[in-house]
Amino acid sequence: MTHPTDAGLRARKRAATQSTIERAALSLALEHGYDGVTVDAICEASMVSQRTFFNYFGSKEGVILGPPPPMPTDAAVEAFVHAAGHDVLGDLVSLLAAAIADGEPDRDLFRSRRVLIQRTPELMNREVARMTELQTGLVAIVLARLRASGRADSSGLTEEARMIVVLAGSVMRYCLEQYFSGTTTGNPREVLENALALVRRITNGS
Amino acid sequence: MTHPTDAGLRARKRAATQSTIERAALSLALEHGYDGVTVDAICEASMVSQRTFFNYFGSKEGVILGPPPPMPTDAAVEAFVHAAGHDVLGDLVSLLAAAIADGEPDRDLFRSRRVLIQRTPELMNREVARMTELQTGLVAIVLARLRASGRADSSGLTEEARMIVVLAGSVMRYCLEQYFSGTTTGNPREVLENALALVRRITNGS
DNA sequence: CACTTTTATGCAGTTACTGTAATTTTACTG
DNA sequence: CAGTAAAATTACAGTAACTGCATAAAAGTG
Repeated sequence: MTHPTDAGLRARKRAATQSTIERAALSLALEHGYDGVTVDAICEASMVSQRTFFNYFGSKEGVILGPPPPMPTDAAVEAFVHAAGHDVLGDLVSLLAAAIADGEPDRDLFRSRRVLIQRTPELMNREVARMTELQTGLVAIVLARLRASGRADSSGLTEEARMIVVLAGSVMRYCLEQYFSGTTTGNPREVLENALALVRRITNGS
Repeated sequence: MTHPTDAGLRARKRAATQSTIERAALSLALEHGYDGVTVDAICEASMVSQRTFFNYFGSKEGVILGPPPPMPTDAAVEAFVHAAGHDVLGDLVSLLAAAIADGEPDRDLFRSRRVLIQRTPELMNREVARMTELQTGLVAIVLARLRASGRADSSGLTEEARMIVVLAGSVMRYCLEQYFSGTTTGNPREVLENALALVRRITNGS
């Protein structure tokens, strides 16, 4: 590594074309709507072959949605599993939020995606589906936490873990909508706190 | 109308071909997997043109998933809005469950769909997406209920309604999984009750 | 400068799905 | 029962996303 900014011409070129395609796609989609843009149009605008497009992003929605939500880091998971408190749900939501926050660094791209997902039900659904796909892995983690906190390993513990994960998904989904719709001015952390408080209020008040 | 069992040759034939296509599709999908079956194959097996297939079901997943979850009846909605208790979440879940229960009468088809949805993540996602599409309408209903029960129409009431709907979605999703996976022997109503109790336990215990 | 590995492209093919116009089938009417 | 309107079915042509494969052009390496 000669200089921090480059890691070889190859990598730089790669990043450049990726970025070009991404920007072209988002810009076109913002103008004509997601369904109003063809992959061919994106390719023409970014001057690559269709095959190259699919080599980079795999699918049309892939270029709009961006990289999938990453699994939390091992360290974060470890911390979660051995945390002291009883607020498993809250901790899980925090865990997920942290993982997502370490994603897209680019402000502009992020905002474009946000707008597009918000106005395209199809994309919103896929985004939700992506989160759902993490569930299987999360259940195991939550289960570990429950066991670590001394809960008896009786029947029903798995169900509880599953429900916690599903609930966390709800909270995330709620926050996503809230955040995407731009109704709130709060920063992400506030939105999250409010959401959790709301859940408690609703379920306790019966 | 000459006889209660028929409503004209036209309608009977229609029902017949629809059923033929449906059975062919499910049978083929069970054997080769959802992705392993082409629309052409279904058409050949049920002896209709591809165009007819799409006239009937609109899409490949349409024939597997069956009719979408119906909105609750106006009467049921009315009852929900003016119900006395404070358990809005519980009542909402019951409302949705009732609407779903009045769906598919055919046992065999229902079971086939269940198996296929369970073993095909793609289909599971679409099924969840379908539920999500009801949300917009449900928020209005829940909001009406909150107002009817004397809640001040301050800012935040819409957010509360949204969260209640999202939570209900979670509970339904949890139950769906629980029910589809066949882990439980309980009837749907029991599954539902357990799920609600679980939610309360989790969110109260913090 | 050879030589290997990556990256980009062309091209042909598959699959889901749509619009349209023609053709067949059912229902109705005098 | 002939004649006709309405509905169902079909063929056909086309679009759009996506894949596999073979080949060409860079880029990295000794």
